[in-house]
Amino acid sequence: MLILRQSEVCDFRRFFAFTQFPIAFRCQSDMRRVHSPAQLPIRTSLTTLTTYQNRLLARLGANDLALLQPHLEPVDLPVGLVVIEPDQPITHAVFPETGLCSVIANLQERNSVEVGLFGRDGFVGTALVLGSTRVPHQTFMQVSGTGLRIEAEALTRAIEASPSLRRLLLRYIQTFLIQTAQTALANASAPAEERLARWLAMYHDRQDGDELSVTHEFLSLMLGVRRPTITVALQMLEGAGLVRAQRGRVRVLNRAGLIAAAGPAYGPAEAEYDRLIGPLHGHGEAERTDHAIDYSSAS
Amino acid sequence: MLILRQSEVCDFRRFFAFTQFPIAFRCQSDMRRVHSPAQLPIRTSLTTLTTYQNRLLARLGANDLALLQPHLEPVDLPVGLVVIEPDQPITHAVFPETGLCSVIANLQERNSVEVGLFGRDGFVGTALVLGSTRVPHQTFMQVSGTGLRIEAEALTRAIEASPSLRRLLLRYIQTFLIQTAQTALANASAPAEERLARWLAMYHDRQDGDELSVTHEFLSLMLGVRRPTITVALQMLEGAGLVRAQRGRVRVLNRAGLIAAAGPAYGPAEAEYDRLIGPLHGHGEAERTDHAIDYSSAS
DNA sequence: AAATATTTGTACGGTAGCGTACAAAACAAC
DNA sequence: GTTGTTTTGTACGCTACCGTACAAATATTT
Repeated sequence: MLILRQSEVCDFRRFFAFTQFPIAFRCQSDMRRVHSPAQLPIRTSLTTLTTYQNRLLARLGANDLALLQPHLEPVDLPVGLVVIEPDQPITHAVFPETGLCSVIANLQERNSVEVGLFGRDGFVGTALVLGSTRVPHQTFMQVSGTGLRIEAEALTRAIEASPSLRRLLLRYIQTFLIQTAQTALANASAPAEERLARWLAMYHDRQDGDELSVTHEFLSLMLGVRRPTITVALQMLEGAGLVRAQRGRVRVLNRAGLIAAAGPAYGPAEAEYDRLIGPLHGHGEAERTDHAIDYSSAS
Repeated sequence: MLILRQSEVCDFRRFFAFTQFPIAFRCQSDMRRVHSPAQLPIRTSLTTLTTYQNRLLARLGANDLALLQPHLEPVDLPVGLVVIEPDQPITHAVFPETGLCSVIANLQERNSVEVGLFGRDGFVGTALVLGSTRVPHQTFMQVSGTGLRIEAEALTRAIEASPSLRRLLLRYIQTFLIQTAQTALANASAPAEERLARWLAMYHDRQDGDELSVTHEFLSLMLGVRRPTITVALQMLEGAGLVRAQRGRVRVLNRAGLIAAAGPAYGPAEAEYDRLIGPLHGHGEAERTDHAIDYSSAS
């Protein structure tokens, strides 16, 4: 099992170097860390509906589940794992159960910026559904967790076979596209404080509890700003009573206020997720897709 | 036929007000302006392959063409036409033959920013393919042109019926997603001059000739910067011999230099388009998709 | 040609965020 | 505990861009 020193976990300057070595996936047998048995998927017979924490898998009806389940393998997703290397063939899609994923653009120079963020609400490998097998961006684990992976070919076969599964994944891609567009908007016109508030709210949506584990250094990398800019912006949010910042940790005190502070860039993507997939924040249960055969696209 | 006064065409502050009135589409019979007979699609029997200027339609094989062609109606796309109103039901998809389209985020306040740009390389209504019928963003004609529209339902039926058509449109969406991500990146870290160069290069890709019709005012709206910032940035590019700026017009003199000035945010999306669809810039002919049944996704 | 409308160039003070640097605080390892 | 590492707070001068304003240049309309 990989033991990370404090520096290796937290210093994301070194981290980007650290993640260079060519791991696509470390298998569960290799290094699964069982945080709690309840967090691991329980394999059951195909007639029983397994409940996944991943929102997309949770929405699958019996038929789609039967299609996917034989190919799903539980995997551990340690922090810093590069799930997709830029411009490299995508061998697997991954549905996170816990943890957080970031999509990063422009790794060559120092100006890396996050263009997308997801966790149990989405999946890694949208390009596979869109008919490509690589992307110019990097996807890595920002918060460690667990998930289920499926081979690229098995996934593409499944989406060809099941229109309802395909439509579910495409609807997710629609929300992700909107999220990216809202990020472009925020990056263009929102001041650092608003962008920080937006990021914290998005993180909060995808995580249980109010305690977010992030350093200023990390936030500065995600938002593409200077580290002291984060320090100051965070102090503003703390002064307004929206969050409580401690070393390596941000506690959300006033979620509604945080969302208000995030400005208009927060909201549209999240509303679209609620509409097209189900509740993003919290533990609301969404109905499953193909109990009744669902040929109508959500509108 | 609608005659626009100079002010109505060019002043995009007024323009945004001007486009408020609820036109979804002005029909061709109503106001088609035939710029040149060659630009209009020629209706032929289904056994003959019509050649479209729209890159996606041009790639359709005989079967897919037969599926779509009965539903395609030529439409005129005057400058300023709001093709998709934010959060309103999308009734038609449109495949532009000429002209340029912009996707704009955040209209409520003054901070509108362009998050996507396309012309004959793409189509309006990606949300339809992704299983939604509205988007929180506005799509409008930035440069007038002509195109072909199809009813939303006819399109969704066609993509359910033809995997090769569906995969073609999804591959385009993949390139558009990357374009949006690159825009997010550019907005975060690139200075105004780089972003301007990128925008001009993207415009140039989608237009015949080197003469681009834009005002500083318009560019400032698209890039989300102040108008004098554009003036200065354009002077820099002109000083470097990359473009020649005249009132309401920018002539590209050195395309390679312009792309170099655009920095790393230009390139990935365009390379992906070339790889997944066909040549973006220039008049290269791409092979048609479903001549042979194409079940393999491009990789 | 004259009048009007539009577009572009330039200027000014103000500010948000930059790159850099360094010290203080919080934590981990020994 | 003590030591070393990591994270955070703060400072400094600097630059890009902001909001605003106005004059010059170039179209369009009459």
